[in-house]
Amino acid sequence: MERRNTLQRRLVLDAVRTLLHPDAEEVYRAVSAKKPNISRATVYRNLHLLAEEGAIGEIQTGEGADRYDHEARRHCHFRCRACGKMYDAAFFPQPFPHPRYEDGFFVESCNVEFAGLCPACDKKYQNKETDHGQATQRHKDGG
Amino acid sequence: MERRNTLQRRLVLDAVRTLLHPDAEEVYRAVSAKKPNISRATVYRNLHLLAEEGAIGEIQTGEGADRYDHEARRHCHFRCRACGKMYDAAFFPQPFPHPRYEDGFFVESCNVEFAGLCPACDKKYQNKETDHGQATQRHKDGG
DNA sequence: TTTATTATTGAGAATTTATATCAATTACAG
DNA sequence: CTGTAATTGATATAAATTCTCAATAATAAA
Repeated sequence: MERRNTLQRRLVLDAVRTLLHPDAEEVYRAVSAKKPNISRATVYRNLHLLAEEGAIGEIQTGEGADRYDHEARRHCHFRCRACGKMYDAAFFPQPFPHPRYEDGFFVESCNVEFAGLCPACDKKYQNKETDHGQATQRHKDGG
Repeated sequence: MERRNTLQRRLVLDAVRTLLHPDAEEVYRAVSAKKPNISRATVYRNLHLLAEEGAIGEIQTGEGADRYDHEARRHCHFRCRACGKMYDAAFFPQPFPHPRYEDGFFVESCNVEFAGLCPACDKKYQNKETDHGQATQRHKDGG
């Protein structure tokens, strides 16, 4: 199963490197602009392949679609529930390196996702309401 | 919108307390045994309601369906990729209490999910292969 | 540079998980 | 009992992803 260097694969990789924590759909749109008839299945397939070989990172999100990261090394993320954007959570370190045994569990990966309001959205809410109001907007507009 | 004490709600709560980190489908099956014509929508609705009022915990998983926890207090989890079971990750503490500000981010929640092989599955693999072999089985058989 | 091999693709069907709709039902206050 | 509105069941719908498979194309081999 030797890997082949296809245009589609290169375009997907480019998109992940260009966009900020995009999901598959955003990658699809970006790649479609350069190769109009690419299939969604091809985008999904290549995202998985690239993640598998360590070229990109795969971020499992608690809500909505998985996202992809130009940085393959594991790190923690923050998802804003208002604008939907995903940020690197620099304020918290990755728990510990893996693979590694902990209490008999063979830990192969660790996913840490914080959620709440990003600084920009938090500021907006502070102006409008006393407490942190409820707003659930999917990330269709966010980057 | 005062809450009413329905049989369906009680059965859903019972199921979450009886089963170990079940997903909605497992709750549905358990409740169906006692009330055959319950709707899946009712199960989903009540799981959300119960989680919202803090009676149970909701666990966002990186793979597959969300799971529910008789323990409402936030804690970290471990998902075995071989048998699909979900365990409490006692070896790692919940990052920090929330809500709380970190670097300007208003952190409302934190989800930590470890994944790998549970002690039982790890032992199986050690017998069969030198390294930790690849096996991806969905949790249809696991509890 | 042709040919053979097989990884990869595109299109769309299918699956999984979850939510929305809405008339019928039912818990509970009065 | 009766009225009200929370809740339900059935089903449609949605979102995200995977599967299927014949056609295509990247690479090795001749």
